[in-house]
Amino acid sequence: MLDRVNFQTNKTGELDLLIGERAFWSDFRYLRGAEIFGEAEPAEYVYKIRSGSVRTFKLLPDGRRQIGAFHLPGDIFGVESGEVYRFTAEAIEDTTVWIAKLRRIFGECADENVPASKDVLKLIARSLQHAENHLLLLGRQTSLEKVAAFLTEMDQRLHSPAVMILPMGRRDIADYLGLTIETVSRVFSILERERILSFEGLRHREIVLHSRAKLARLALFSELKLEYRGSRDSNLARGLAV
Amino acid sequence: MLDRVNFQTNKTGELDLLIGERAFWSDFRYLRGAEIFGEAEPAEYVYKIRSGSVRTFKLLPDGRRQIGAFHLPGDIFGVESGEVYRFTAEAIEDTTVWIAKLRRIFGECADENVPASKDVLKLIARSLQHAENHLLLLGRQTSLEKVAAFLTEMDQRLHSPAVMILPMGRRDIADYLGLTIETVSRVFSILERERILSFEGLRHREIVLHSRAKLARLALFSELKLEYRGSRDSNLARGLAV
DNA sequence: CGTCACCTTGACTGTAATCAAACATGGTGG
DNA sequence: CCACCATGTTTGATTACAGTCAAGGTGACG
Repeated sequence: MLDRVNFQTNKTGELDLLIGERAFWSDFRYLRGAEIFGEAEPAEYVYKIRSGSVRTFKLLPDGRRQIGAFHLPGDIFGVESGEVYRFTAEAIEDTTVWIAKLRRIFGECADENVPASKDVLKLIARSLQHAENHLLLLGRQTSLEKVAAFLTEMDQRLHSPAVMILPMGRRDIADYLGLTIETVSRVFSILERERILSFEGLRHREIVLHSRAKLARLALFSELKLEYRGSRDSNLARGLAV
Repeated sequence: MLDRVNFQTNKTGELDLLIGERAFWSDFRYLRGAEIFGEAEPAEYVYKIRSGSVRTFKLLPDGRRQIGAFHLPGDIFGVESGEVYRFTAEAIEDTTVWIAKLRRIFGECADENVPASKDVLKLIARSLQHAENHLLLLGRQTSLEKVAAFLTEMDQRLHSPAVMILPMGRRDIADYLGLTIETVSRVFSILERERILSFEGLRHREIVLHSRAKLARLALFSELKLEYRGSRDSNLARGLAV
């Protein structure tokens, strides 16, 4: 699956500090679905996405999956403070990354490399903040709130484009939000019926948001109950009207 | 609520580095239920528990609560890389802490303080690991698996005592696991019926674990379904026999 | 044009939530 | 010392949100 394209050096500048020296970044390419690294493998490299997108996740023995984060162009992932990766990373679509060796932060010579550990701290602190917010979402929010939060997050990370193109499928969204694909699909349909979003073209991954304000309100707190039978939008409309 | 006991200096040794200088730690005491710091408040201090226990949590506007972590004697909490606390912290029971000013890690003079930022990194990395594991639990595990995982975690953190005394009530456990108190209580009852644990004395917070191995297996992966009506342990027994 | 992957929708089920009541515990003050 | 009350836990009955099972649609690609 892994398709190595070339080995030219790339000076990213902003990331040189992370590895403590003028870095030689290599260009790698992964095909859709390819594993970039596996959970519990030695954490040798850090990655920065040039194009494409990546999911990082954990698995239970029976295959249940929890996606911890999506990584988009410009994002750095695979930064660990320990010896091993704590997630598996896979390319969601064909993806190109810059890759570089990460010096062990807790190694004997770590003290020499102050700026590096500062950068690592920043990155890890950002991951922590994201994870902590996600705890609240997974533990205490409804399916509608979860999907609304997901759309709001993606909208912001993609810089609120006129048409948001989601790289990931319903399965990935479901595993990110702790739901099933059917529930995700139903919530999308409800949001479409309520004119909060619409689908552009025929692919259902291209989305136009019609009311970011409503969406953000739903993401944070909604009294909304999904209607599975009976009139389809009585409770829904009530919830959305908040 | 806050009850300041004294202001004597305490040299903890292991934590001096964290604040970058020989530290003057103050002793503070909080009564049961007292707020130690609030979410979004400026993060001025770090705390180390001398006795008692603390919960850190986030709230939704309607009061839904997600507890991110429990902190026990010896634990350090309140370490932030940013300007503000990202959780609220409350004393679960009457609690005594050591408190110290945390130098801003990302301040202008941060470079001078290499060991401190290394310590902060360690602490934050540990928090991140805990949070990431908790994502999988909240998003993809059943009520039984959640409670089993909670008991296993507490057992380990309390060093597997003969009788485990839980400082927190069912409400806290529920808000940690993304469940209700009733569901937590029902799962405890099932585990008692299955002779995996029993309650010591009359308080139902003192627990004896009879099979840590079974519990650990349940925590990671169980086919078990709760039986709410009908014969009480048919499916249960099947699940537990794995 | 047929197959495959992905998405949606419908019918029904089940796990955990909600609503409700009983019981235990522990502290307080009479 | 005990009655009383607030708090916390268990248990039962029922509900509901999301899951499961199943079918059908659509687009991509060979």
